[in-house]
Parts: sequence; structure tokens; C-alpha cells
Amino acid sequence: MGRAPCCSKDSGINRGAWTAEEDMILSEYITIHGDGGWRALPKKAGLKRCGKSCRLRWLNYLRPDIKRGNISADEEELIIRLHRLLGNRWSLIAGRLPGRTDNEIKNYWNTQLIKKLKNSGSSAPNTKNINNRTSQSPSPREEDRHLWTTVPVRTTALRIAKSHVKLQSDGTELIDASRSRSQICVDELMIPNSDIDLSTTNNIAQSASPYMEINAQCSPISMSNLFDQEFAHSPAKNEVNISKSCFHLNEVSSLDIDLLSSPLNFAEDLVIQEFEVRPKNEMEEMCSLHTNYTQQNESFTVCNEKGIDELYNDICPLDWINELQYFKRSGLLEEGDCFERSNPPNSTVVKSVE
DNA sequence: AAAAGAATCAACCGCTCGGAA
DNA sequence: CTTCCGAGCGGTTGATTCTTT
Repeated sequence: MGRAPCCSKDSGINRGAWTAEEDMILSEYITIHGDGGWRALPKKAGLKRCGKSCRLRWLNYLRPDIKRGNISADEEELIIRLHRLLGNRWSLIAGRLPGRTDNEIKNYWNTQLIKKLKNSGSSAPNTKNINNRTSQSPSPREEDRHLWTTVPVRTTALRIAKSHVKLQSDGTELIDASRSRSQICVDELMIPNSDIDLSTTNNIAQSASPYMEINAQCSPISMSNLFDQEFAHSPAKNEVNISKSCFHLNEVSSLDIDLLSSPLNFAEDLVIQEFEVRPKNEMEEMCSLHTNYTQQNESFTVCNEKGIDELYNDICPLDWINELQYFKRSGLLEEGDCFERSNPPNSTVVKSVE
């Protein structure tokens, strides 16, 4: 039993292309009253449209911050990279392209980029599968899905560290994870039932390894460089709690890290829970030079907006600058916020000061 | 110039998710 | 805990525009 549609076809509701007059009515209404409350909006605004249609028209066309014009080469490159990382998650991709809508990017991908990529000899992207599984990797057919085990994995932590970037001969940068651990989590891990040996953690890791690449919602390059998996394994219950597992990346392109750590729409998907801090004596020395933030014991507090800027501008050479920038840009770091050292000793969390 | 086919993209549809009751 | 509802997402459709013959 499905839900009744928000607007039936024979209820006198306008459908199809919007007229200039309808656009004007909707724009004026939203300018005055703000958006939201889409179901009630058409009646209040005097539009013979369903709320869903109004929402779509506003978000995809009438919004003042919509960027008009062709997709630039830079934007195109970004779309391609993000699609490789995220698959057909158009809203997430659009969130990283200011002024562009998910619909626009989806259309652009389906009409332009697929052809371009095919012509350029790139591996044909799979646009039908939102999990972005590739042909080189095993993937269950729909009718065989009952033979597979799906393990939901909610991304809980992404360790971003650029502290040990090394420049390769071709000019690209790699993170040396042997010195700077990076974690990346996947949304879903799918393994054929028959392939799982739950007897030891090591066996689980071995069973899962061949499937990492297809299951990961992140770049194949990153996942192919997995060198270690830690599973929260409970042999007694003969089960794996992968939601508490993390995957350590050996070498990650810094561009991938940039994309994954970009704050725009990822706040919900990728939450940095911990990151490395400088040794305490360096922190103290650093803080003693400034007046716009203070340190007490093993924490320091940003006193004002200037302090935030000072904090990350002045500390720029230090290797945790990127985390600070992340928090600032994503709005997580605000006046009065406090960095506090917590367990484990080498990590820190951000929390608001009471 | 006209018809046919291809390409584009705005809009629709069905589904899921999360919050409120 | 269940149900309902609004919002949002991704896949698909179809009208319009462009290109080719």
C-alpha cells in the first residue's frame, strides 16, 4: 500500500513547464516568507501546483544563487573526480559545486560526460548503480542478492592528515600513512556468504579484502591501497561489527583527501572525530605568543573571531592546520569553542565550551 | 525548406528517511 | 512502537531544441 501522491493528475493542478507568471508568484512568495513548508506553500501562494513541483522549481531554477552558463573545465574535472569517489550521489556532488544543482549535474553527466569518458578510453562509468561498483569487481546480481551478506557501515570517522605528504616524480602528492595514519570508512560492505570465515579477525580481513574495492563508496585508488583492516570481531557471537571497524589507508592522493574532507555537504557523512595534536610543550609555546586564544591544562579556548583566524593563520606551518581549517570552514569552530585533549592521548576532540 | 533523429534538460515519479504525534 | 507526513533523492520521462540528411 503506497502513499497517496501529493497531487493527483485530475485535481486541477497545473503540470508541465512553468509560466513566467507562476515563477514570479513563487519567487515573490519565497522572498517574503522563505522556503520550506512545501506542501502548504502552493495554496498560500495561490499557485495551482503541487508542493513538490514548487520545491523543484525553486531549487533547480529560481533560487538566486543558481549559477547560469556552461559547466567549466574545472567544474567538469571536479564532477568526474567526485563521481569516482561518490558514485551517482548527485546531491553530494552538487554540494561541492556552488550554484550547481543535482539535477543539472546529473543531466550533464548523463548527456556529456559519459560520452566524453567513453571516447577518451576511460573505464566506462556505471551510472546505473549508485554504489559505483565497477565491472572489474564481483557484484551480486539482483536475483543472487540473498546469497550475499550486506554489512551496513556508517561512516563515523575520517582521519585527515597531510602531515607526511611526499611528492612523487610525476608531481602528484601521496600521504605516507606509515607515519600518518588515515582512516576511511565505507557505507556498506557486501560479501558473498560462502566467502566469510568468521573464525578469526585475520580471516575476516582476508575474506573481505577482495570486495573492498567494489563496496567502498570511495576512490578505487584509495581502497586498493588498503593495507590494514581492523574489525570489531566477536568470535563468540560469530559476527562482525564492521560499523566499529576502520580501514587504514596506506597511500592516498592528497586530492582525494581534499575532496573527501571538503566540508560543504559532508558534515553529515564524514565526521572527523579525532586528530593528532602537536606535543603539549609546542602548544603552550604557541599559545603563549597570542592573546586571542588561551590555554589551560591540556586544552585551549578560542576567545574571539580574531582568535580563530590567528589560530590557523599563525600555526599554518604546523601539520594539523588542515583540521583547523576544516573545522573553521565547516562552521564547527566558532567563538568560544574549545579544543580539548582527550583519550587516546594523541588525539583531540572539538567541543563547545559551556 | 522540411523531415527525422539526436541531444538536452526541466519536470515528474516513486521511493526512502527522519521527525513528530 | 507505530503511523503519518514532509522533505529530499535519484531514476525516468517527455517536450523542446538542435543537427543532420
